[in-house]
Amino acid sequence: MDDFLARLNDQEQHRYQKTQRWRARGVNPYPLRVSRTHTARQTLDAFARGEALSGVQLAGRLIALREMGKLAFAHLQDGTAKIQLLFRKDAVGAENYATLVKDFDLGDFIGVEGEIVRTKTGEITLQVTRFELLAKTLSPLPEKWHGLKDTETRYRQRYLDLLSNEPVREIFVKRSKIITAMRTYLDEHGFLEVETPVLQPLYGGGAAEPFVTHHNKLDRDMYLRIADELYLKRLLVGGIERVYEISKDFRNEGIDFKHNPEFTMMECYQAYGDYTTMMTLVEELYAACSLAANGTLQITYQGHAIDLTPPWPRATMRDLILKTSGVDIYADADLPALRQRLAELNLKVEAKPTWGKQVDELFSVFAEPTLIQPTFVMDYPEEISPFAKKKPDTLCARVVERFEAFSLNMELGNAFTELNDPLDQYARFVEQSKQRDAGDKEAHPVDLDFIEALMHGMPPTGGLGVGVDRMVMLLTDQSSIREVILFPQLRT
RNA sequence: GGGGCGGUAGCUCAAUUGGCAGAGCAACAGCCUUUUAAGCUGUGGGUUCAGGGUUCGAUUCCCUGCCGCCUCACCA
Repeated sequence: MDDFLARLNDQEQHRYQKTQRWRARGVNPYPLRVSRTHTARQTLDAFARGEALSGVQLAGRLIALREMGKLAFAHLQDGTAKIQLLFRKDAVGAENYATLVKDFDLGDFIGVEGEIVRTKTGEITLQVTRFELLAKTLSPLPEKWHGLKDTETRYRQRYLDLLSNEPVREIFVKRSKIITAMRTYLDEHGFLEVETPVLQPLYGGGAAEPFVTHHNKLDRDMYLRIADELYLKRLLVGGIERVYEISKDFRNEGIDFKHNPEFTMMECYQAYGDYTTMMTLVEELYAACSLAANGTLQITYQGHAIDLTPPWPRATMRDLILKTSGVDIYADADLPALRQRLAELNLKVEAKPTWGKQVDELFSVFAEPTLIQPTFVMDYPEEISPFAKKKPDTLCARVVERFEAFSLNMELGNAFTELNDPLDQYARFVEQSKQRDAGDKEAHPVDLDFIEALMHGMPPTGGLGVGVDRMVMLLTDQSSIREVILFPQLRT
């Protein structure tokens, strides 16, 4: 207790002394219950509509206090709005008025009762007849005018950020609306929401390094999931035809403005669909979420006007690479030929170990930056898509039915015509494990349990993954993922 | 991991060539019956991120470390 008090700075000491004065008067500075009849928003709206209100009881934080002798103006902020309060010494009594001035601080929770009036300047104001302390605040809140700007404090003490920066609060309100809209859309289209294991004996479903943990009683290592894919597909084997999960995935990789070690992913699978089904779904999903958050499909992202109205343009990866770099990946459909072509065209591209990765690199460097409006990029190399079916046409044997949607260098979604041939899937796993042996830490491990599931039959299926944090970034015009995650990972 | 910028009062920020560490808000003691970044008078408040070095003297210059932001690389 003494060491707690010793850590308080001078302002906190003053507030503590006030707390003790409340106690000395027999008042609990942290009372158990509150009586509240209206929110600030309800009060303002009702008065504006001309409804007569009396005996209004509000509860919230005292965020400003302007005292002038025998009267004081204040502002109370609750979760809905802020409203001005007027305290008159003659209305509340001299003794009570003195406690307001002496023993309340900015940030304290206060309960007030009174009549709604309009002041000289026209502001709707609660003229207080009675008030009480609801919770004493020991630490001062950030300064009202400049607010809280220090990025580190904003993230580490997000509650202060939410209190003093209204736009921050709005981002997280929008985030909630977006996720609700996503659920509503999927629910209304017959998808069943499920929960699959976060703690897994074998991770999979994506290219990433996992977090490893340990189960003591079982005495074995476990992994935090990097994707939901393989468990959701087991549910398709089990006869659930439309299924989705919105959940945290974990990837043990670098942290930057678009990567957080834990992030929110939506994955959904639709039996008897394919990747074109998923294209329709993803563009409709973005439209529904944008309407819910912004009321429009015309949004601005980092100064660019983006139109989310379906349908979005579609193009093959081959055509986009051809148009932007001059390389036809179907004509040079193996690594030596592709490398030779790059050399002939004098294209400066980092060398990659496989044709598929080289193609992906070409796409990232030349094509992806040109995609401003949301665009479906179709037909990816098989080597970087171990869960997608090969395309049936003979134009190029090395591509699969997969798309990613891009806008402004952001991936909006990733979908496949899902591979359901257990032998082919096994061969892909074996190929991945070779890349693993060759040093690729993100290559996929062989999952025999999943193969066994496929052996029991999975229907033809379209599957989609959407990074929810990235979607929220796009729909709230934020350039950093940390601005859309309440408590982003920082060094500790 | 490389490069750049930054860390000063509760908050937002200053500090000349290396020369007593400051302002506004907040706090404290007062005045004030229509304010709203209220106003006025007065007062207190600092491990200048941490540690080391150079110097008569370091917020300032040098080294190491911690933390944050930007950027490149890695990575989807």
